[in-house]
Amino acid sequence: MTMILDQRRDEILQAIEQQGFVSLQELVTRLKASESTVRRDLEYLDGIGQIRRTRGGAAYTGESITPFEERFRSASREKQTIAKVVADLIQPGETILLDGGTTTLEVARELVGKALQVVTNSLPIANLLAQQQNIELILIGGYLYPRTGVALGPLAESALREVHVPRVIMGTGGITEKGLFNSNTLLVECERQMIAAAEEVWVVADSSKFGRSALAHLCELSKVTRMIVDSGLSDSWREIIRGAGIELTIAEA
Amino acid sequence: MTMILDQRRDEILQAIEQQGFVSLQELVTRLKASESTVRRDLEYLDGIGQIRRTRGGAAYTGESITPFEERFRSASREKQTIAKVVADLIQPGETILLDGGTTTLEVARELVGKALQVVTNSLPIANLLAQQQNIELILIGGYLYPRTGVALGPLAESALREVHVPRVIMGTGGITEKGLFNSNTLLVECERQMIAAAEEVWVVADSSKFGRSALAHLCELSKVTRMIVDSGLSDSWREIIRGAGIELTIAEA
DNA sequence: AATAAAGTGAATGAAGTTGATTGATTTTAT
DNA sequence: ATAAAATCAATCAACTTCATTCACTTTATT
Repeated sequence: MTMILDQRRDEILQAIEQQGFVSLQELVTRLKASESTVRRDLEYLDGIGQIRRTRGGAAYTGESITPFEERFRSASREKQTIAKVVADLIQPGETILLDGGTTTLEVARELVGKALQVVTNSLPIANLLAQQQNIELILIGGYLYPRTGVALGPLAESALREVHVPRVIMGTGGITEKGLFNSNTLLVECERQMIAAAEEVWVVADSSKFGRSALAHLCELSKVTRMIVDSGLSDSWREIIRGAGIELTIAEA
Repeated sequence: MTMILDQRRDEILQAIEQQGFVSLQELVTRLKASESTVRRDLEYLDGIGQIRRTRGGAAYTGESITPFEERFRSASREKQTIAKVVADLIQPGETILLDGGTTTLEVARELVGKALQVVTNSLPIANLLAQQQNIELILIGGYLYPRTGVALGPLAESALREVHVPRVIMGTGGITEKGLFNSNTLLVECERQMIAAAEEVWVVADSSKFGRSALAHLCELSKVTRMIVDSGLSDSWREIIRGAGIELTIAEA
């Protein structure tokens, strides 16, 4: 039951592409191949310039089909723990709508390996999940907003009108008693449509977002079903959120 | 109780189309044929470019977003020269609809630096052009077809119904007197919608595609406005194409 | 019905791949 | 500065996959 050469090398590339670096030992356990074999694979991939060998493993060379630099920018510890908690709350086989953003991208990363149906308007998220065997990916199209790689505009909105999902997982620019905010009116329009398409609205936010507003008002707190926040959230804010009828989940490290 | 030759080869193609890769042993048990026979089939299918043999089995040749299939292979010289010619034919400020595929991806590469509005359903193309300052990118969403990274299905089709462009640039799986072909029925449905959304239909194809058909019929030759082909195209095919009222542009190296 | 052509399956040795072992080299901890 | 640990390249035997050949069967042609 040996794995086929090309497939194994493909997996190595994917791992490096996703993580930026993999250790030799990690590859050995992941691929269930001997150290010698993995070494030989790394030697080959380095030879054709696909990766760069380093002592102890191999690193990314920079030429990629999935350009967005989000890949490497390591998210804050808070975002990572939030993402882990969210991923645990999602059952295999579910369908989720994933908004764009750094925290939701972190969530997507944690979803790797699960069997899911994911709907998203984010190019970085699509890139991350497109290669996953057991994730069925539905892309929301539209005008691609340059810096963030998120599809917006009328095309996105009308596509969202055609889908219906049990839950949407959204990031946000800021949260006050008045509700959620984001920095961009086009984005807010699109996110409203996401809320309309979903039965439950889950918001992921690190505690720094609370008390901060932004250019565009997205919605009232009452629209939100659940929030997943890191443990840095003050007691008074916990009160306010719970008082608004939102199920509050604190992600402990 | 032997299986008909063509039927067996068809099954091999289908398996590869579905899984992206099949091992020789898997085919032997599935088809109940001897190793020798399967080897011969793979040799033949590789010879006509339908699959790519690898040690231990065979892989999909169509365009793909995964490293294993796309990355190791650089586009042929023919495709590159075709792409250069197409890019020269496009004026700054234009709007074009770009189909997915290896040749169109090559075209996208040549478009870098131009000021354009580009509409596409291809994830690799979107990734390539998303960072370009002066390209406004509109993404057609839909079910993201694994491996190829192309958005298809009802969502893609209804998005395409909402756009209108002066020209679409399409690849194809094969061309005969009967028209254009492609390997996948979902894809063909989507491409029909592209044709409907555009005033002019440009087809980019290397000469090896001529005389070759594929699973699904896309459209008649009469739908095509212009073809850009490498110089390897035979005189008789040039006659046929021009005879069908298509403007034929030969891309010289 | 006889013959030719094409397709099939088993056998062979050649070529490629794998995992374990060895000793050299580099890094880390003391 | 030295010892211990980790990483590495090189080598070898077992194993897998491959192309080639040959005898046999099926299919098409005369």
